[in-house]
Amino acid sequence: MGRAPCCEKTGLKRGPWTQEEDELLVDYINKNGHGSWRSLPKLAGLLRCGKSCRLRWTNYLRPDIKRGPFSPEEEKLVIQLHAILGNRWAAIAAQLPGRTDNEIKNLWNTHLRKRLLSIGIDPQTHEPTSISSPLMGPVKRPPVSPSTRHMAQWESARMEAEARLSMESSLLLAPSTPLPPIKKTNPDYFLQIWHSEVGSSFRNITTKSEKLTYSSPVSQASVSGMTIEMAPKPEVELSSSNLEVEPESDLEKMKIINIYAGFTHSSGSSEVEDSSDTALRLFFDFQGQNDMSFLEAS
DNA sequence: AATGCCTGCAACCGCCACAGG
DNA sequence: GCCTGTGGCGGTTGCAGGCAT
Repeated sequence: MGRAPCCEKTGLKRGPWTQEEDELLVDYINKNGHGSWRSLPKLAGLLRCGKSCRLRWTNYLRPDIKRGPFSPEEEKLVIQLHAILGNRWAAIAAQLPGRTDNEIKNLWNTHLRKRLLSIGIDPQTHEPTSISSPLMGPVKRPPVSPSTRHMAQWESARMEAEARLSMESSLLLAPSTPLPPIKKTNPDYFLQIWHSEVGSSFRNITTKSEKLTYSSPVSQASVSGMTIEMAPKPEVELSSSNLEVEPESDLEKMKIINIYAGFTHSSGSSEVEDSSDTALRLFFDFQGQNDMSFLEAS
């Protein structure tokens, strides 16, 4: 019994690729494109299975692959994205140009996971393994489903970015009022992700898996003459026992989500600071350990 | 110098989703 | 709606090189 092999394995080479094989594959794809991976090996003169060719190309031979060690910024981004997306390596890789899902998966399993563990952070939940209460001592957090937690982190950052855009928009619309110094922010990173394929897939997943108990209308923000339509919010499941008061504002909703997700920080500040930084801290909820200095530790 | 252990990474495996017939 | 083929994804494995003893 058993599943039929993905391709005829008899007579096919396995294991590490030789330089000659690499050259054959690259030459063929450069001239003809990969077309059907199944038929490619025969056409390219390779004794490999199509799947193996595809893997070799996507993980190693593709011209746009960035080789070499990950920078600290890339590592931080991987951790933050992992907090949002979980083990969806392909989605994470999509946000790191030139990096492959396999590379990121290896980085996580060999470096980042261990570093998080070494500082007492659960690499799966991105939460401390235990929290301490002045009255009760160390207390285990109530379990929170990964999808809810990731969704909540997404939502927190998105709301904050949205609030910042609204604030900037209102300031731009009222030029007579003295403008407080606003930090110049690059295009908001998390809004970019939110509106990217990653955000889209994430919204789809949460929409499929979570029941709706609240939603807010599509909102718009106008910045520098550019109208940005905010995507509908992902749907959130909050049981009636957890949610007794209908949230009035996005801020209140955010607080509720954070409480529901087991967050302890106060994210409801009315001050609009650099939302990217704030969002990073929200994503990287380390219970007061917001610096990423551990990344420098080997 | 020899041996064993550890680590990092390339490659493989099995499952899933999707498109086309 | 079902079946089949294909591509893509995430988990796991195996090997080579580095390091410690």
